[in-house]
This record gives sequence, C-alpha cells and structure tokens, in this order.
Amino acid sequence: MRPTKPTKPTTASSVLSEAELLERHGVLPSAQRLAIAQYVLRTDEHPSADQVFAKVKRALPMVSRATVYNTLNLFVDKGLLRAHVLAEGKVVFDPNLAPHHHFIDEETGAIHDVPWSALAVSNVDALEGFDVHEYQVVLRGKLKKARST
Amino acid sequence: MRPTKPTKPTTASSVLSEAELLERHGVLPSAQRLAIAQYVLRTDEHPSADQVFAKVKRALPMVSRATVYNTLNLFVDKGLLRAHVLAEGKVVFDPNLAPHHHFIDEETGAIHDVPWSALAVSNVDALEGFDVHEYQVVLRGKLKKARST
DNA sequence: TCTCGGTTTAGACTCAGTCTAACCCACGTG
DNA sequence: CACGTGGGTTAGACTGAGTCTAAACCGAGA
Ligand SMILES: [Mn+2]
Ligand SMILES: [Mn+2]
Ligand SMILES: [Zn+2]
Ligand SMILES: [Zn+2]
Repeated sequence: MRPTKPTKPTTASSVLSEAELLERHGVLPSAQRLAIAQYVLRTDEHPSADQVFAKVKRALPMVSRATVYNTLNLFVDKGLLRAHVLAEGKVVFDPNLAPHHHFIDEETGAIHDVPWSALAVSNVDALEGFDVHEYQVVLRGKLKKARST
Repeated sequence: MRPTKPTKPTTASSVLSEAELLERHGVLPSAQRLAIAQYVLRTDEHPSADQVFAKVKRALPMVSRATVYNTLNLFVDKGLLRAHVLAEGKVVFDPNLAPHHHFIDEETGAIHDVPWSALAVSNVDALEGFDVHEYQVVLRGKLKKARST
C-alpha cells in the first residue's frame, strides 16, 4: 500500500472520487468495492443489503451476494457507512455520518432523514444512571400529501 | 388454571388478573396464554420471543415454540403488548404501553425504559412534510457505575 | 356421546445474514 | 518468465429468527 496523505475528516458527502474516499479510510479499491461505493455512499434511500446487491448487479452483473455483504460490513467497520435497525429483519445502510434523526413512513416503510437541527431533545445529559453515547429520535407516521404550490 | 386472585399487582396495568386482562382484550384464555401472559405482561426485561419461550417452559414444559410466537403476536395485535426492533435480529416485547423512550446498554444489549417525562423533544409537530403518529428517543451508551449512597 | 370451533403442536419452510474453502489475480522475486 | 504470496471474490453450505401447515387436541354445547 502506498503512503497516504494526511487524513482529513472525510464525510462521505464530499466531492471526492470513490477511490479516494476508500483509500482515505484504509480500504483497498477493487472493481466491486468501487461499484458498491458508487451507489451506497451517495444514496439517501437507506437501502438494505439486498437492495444494494440488486442495484450493483446492474453495473457489475457478476458480483456476488457475499461480496456485497463483505463490503458493506467493511465500510461500516472503516467508518464509511452506518448501519441502522429500524424495522424487523431489515438492516439498512446510511452514508450520512452526521448525527440525524429518522422518520419511517408507516405505509411504505421508506426511511427519511430528519436533520439534527430540526428537533431538539432536552435533558439527555441529566439522565440518571445512563451515560449516553449517542441518541436519535425515531419517528413513525405518514407523509403529508400537501405537496406543490 | 385455577382461579387467581389479584393478589400482587406489580405493574401499572395489572390490578387485574391475567385472565381478566386477556378477556378484556378479546383474547380467550388458555393455560398456555395465561402462563405466557403471567411473565410477559409483567416483565420489564424487554424479552425476545425465545427468552419468553425459555421462561415459560419452566412453568409449562410442554409449551411449543409456535404457541409462544402465536401468542406474542396475538397479544400485540390485541393491544396487550408492543413489539420493538432496537437491535439486529431481535424483536423484543414490551408490556409498557405508555409512551416512553429506550436506553440500550451497548455493553450488554440490555434495554431500559426511560420515562416519557425524563426527556422532551421539541418541534415534532412543526416538522415539514411529516405527519408524525408516534416517536421515541433511542439512546445508546453505558450504564453509569457510580452508585454511592 | 358426538360435533364443532378454536388452540396447540412438531416440523417444514423462508429469508437475512454468516461462514467456508476454493478460486482468481496483481504483484514481487529469483 | 515460473513461482509464491496475500488479498479479494465467489458459490454454496450453514445458522437462527420467524412463519406456515396440517394434524392432533380440547372444551363447550347439542
Ligand atoms: Mn453486520
Ligand atoms: Mn411478528
Ligand atoms: Zn439516515
Ligand atoms: Zn419499554
């Protein structure tokens, strides 16, 4: 492995190429990893592993299910992705590394990001007996239909 | 199956015997359902289905795994229990029907209730585009050890 | 006693996720 | 060049939570 430049705080939403992003996080690039990165590090769909698999197969038909799982878990370990469990039997992957909340559409199951600044949770630090490392608000409901104009 | 008296109500919703609770929710009582109810409607452990199965087998060794799953799902459908998905591959059951938050001990996986009144989330109603039916704060961290007098 | 509907049961089945062991392939070495 | 080495990739076996099926069970009437 060649020497890497001093690492900057790399959030996945920057404008780096996937190859650079991977290298900055100590992940050796490969055709499969780049194809997976290209989708999963830029999506806002909160896809499951099998959704990633389906999407990536279009660009790289020979990719295997095992590689998709291996790569997603590797990205999580290396801090490129976060995994969330918000519904039964479905781990979803999220390239948005900044703290934020999640809204789950009860009709479709779709997951939407809610900006950290859109809500405020008070009194977390004062909770008796709990040393809180991280938290988020998980909201469920329907999307408001009122849309245009 | 002998008639029970409401002798030791330990949780909020349980001034009633299990049989009465079940009937009030339109669930026909049976030995299996009563044994399951006796544990799962009074615990604060947030057990998984297989934890319930293990516990109930002690009181009723012939009970089957299918019955435990059937009964837990029935209780959820009838509003006696809530199911939560807070970690991978583990649906947990919660007899605490009042709104509350959850703290997850990252070291043990144990789930602790956080009273609704202990936290306040502001601005939920003003969220653009989302019609929120319910929400909770999910917190993760370590239990504080300091327990001095 | 017989019938009937709901309940329980063992075991088959599904599906997400993990594991294994073979295979591939770029690279470095003699 | 051959060769070895060390990832990375792959198909398929495997695991474990949860569901489904079809038969057995059971209790309240007729
Ligand atoms: Mn994982
Ligand atoms: Mn369920
Ligand atoms: Zn997100
Ligand atoms: Zn709870």
